[in-house]
Amino acid sequence: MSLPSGWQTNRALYLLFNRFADLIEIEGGEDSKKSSSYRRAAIALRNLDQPVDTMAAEGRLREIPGIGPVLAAKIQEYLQTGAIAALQRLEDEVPPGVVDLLDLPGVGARTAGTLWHALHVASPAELETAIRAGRLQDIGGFGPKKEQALLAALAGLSSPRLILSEAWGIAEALRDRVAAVPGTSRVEVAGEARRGCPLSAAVTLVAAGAGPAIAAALSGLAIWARDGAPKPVASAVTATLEAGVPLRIVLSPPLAFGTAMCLATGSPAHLAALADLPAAADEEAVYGALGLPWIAPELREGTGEVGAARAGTLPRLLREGDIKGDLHTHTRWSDGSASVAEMAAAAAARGDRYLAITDHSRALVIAHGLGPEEIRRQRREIDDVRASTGMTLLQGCEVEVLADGRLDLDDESLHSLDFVIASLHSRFGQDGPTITERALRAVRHPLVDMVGHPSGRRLPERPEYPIDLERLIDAAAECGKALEVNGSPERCDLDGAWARRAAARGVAISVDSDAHGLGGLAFRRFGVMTARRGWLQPEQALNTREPSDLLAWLRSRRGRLGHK
DNA sequence: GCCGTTTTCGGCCCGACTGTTTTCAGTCG
Repeated sequence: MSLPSGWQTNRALYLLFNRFADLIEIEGGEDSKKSSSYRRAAIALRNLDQPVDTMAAEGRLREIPGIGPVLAAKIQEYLQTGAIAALQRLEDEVPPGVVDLLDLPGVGARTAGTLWHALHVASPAELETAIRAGRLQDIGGFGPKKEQALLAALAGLSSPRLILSEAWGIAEALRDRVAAVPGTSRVEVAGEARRGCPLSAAVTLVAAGAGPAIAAALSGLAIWARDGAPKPVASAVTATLEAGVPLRIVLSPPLAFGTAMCLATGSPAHLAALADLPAAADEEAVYGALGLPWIAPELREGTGEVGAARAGTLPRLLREGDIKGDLHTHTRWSDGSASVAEMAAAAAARGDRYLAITDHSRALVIAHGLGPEEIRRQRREIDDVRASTGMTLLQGCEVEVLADGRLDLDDESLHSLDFVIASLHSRFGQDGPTITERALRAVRHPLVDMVGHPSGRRLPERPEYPIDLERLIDAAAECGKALEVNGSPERCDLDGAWARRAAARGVAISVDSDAHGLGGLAFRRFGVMTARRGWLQPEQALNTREPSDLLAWLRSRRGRLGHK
């Protein structure tokens, strides 16, 4: 279940280069295009399909688009020293609280820089003080509406939380470190990440056998906040991660490891529904002593799982191995980083039986969306790859739902496709009834097969748009359309609770990666966790079906030609 | 800072929206 090796480094450099860009823009005075170079490079590193360490060792860093001599040298410096001196200098010049201002919706690097330079505002708290003192009126660009918006954003500023991929990335890296500490007999990831929660307010592990010595073993890592390095406390080691998120490693006797895992995994509502936990070395024994079968972590939310366990009616949950193919992926035709052939080969290497290529349509200009002519040309390429590889390759499209609910492609183009996803990527400011009608019009379109990431949230900050999902689910059920559980960790959308309602209404659920590169195919893991939080069983998913059954489903619905 | 050439430097994913302007800057996707 661990991520590809090197993934950690790619991810770290992605974060570091984005940080670089933020700090450059906040400082100001530099060529404004410089920060874009860092951001472009960051995205290229994130989308990289191989470990950057390997490429560096082979002297191939310059092959990465957007990496020139300067950034290649900075990558080398990071790999050799674990830090980048130029970034460190910027960090020393810009107070950390100024960077925190970027978490406020409507505040970008320019605004944060202005507030800092002109008003010496160096934290969200100081911003609130400055607004209330009327000091924002001393400088241009801030009227009453902006002030109100900022105060509202400050009030809603939540404690820092990690998205699922970050939580697992950090937790697994720490788990491997702790496992190497002498005396450690077992160490596992617990907490919200283990339950598959889309956001983690803390990272939690349980270790058996090891002592407080693990604090020293971890202190050298470059992931701690200032004053956040690991320190032993009573029967645990605690620390604060760079993002401000607390880490807790519970130290457990081996004979009570299962009990400690149970307690450290939660949720509070789940634990409250159980009697006092007996001490046992593994979780099966803990639940067994309570007269219950083991309950999967994703179900432990206090939403009926203990009753179901007692009644013997726990579902046989979806597993990653049940998925037969991915129905939502992007390629270089729009905003992906790999070719059709590369994506097909990677999917086949994962053991997938089919793959839908679903690039964006042209209204999503920023993603280089496809129009009718490009779709015809892409069809030929997909046909060629299918013929040469034997992979069941579908040509789909993630079609923009326009502001009024019309689709961004003509019916002829839609009809030529094997699979049509309708998604909303614009005009999130519409009110609830408007955006709901818009989505309903799309799901009812006879040539639409599925609505992608139906709630539209972007984690960790952007909430879902004000759509009435109950009505969307009803419409999908009536029309026989699928809804998506998008596994991209910034989405996890539908979330577990809504996926459970949709599946209960008989709506087929497609658990997809929304991959924009080869590495992104692994996001299915998070989609499966999210679907499991929705109690999803294999037969309730669309893409657990055999290729022939999937093609039959597609054909039966609107007489498409289909492909082998 | 990168890139692609026009081999030495100019251009750099596009467009809508918002609040602030009085002609635009910043944010967001």
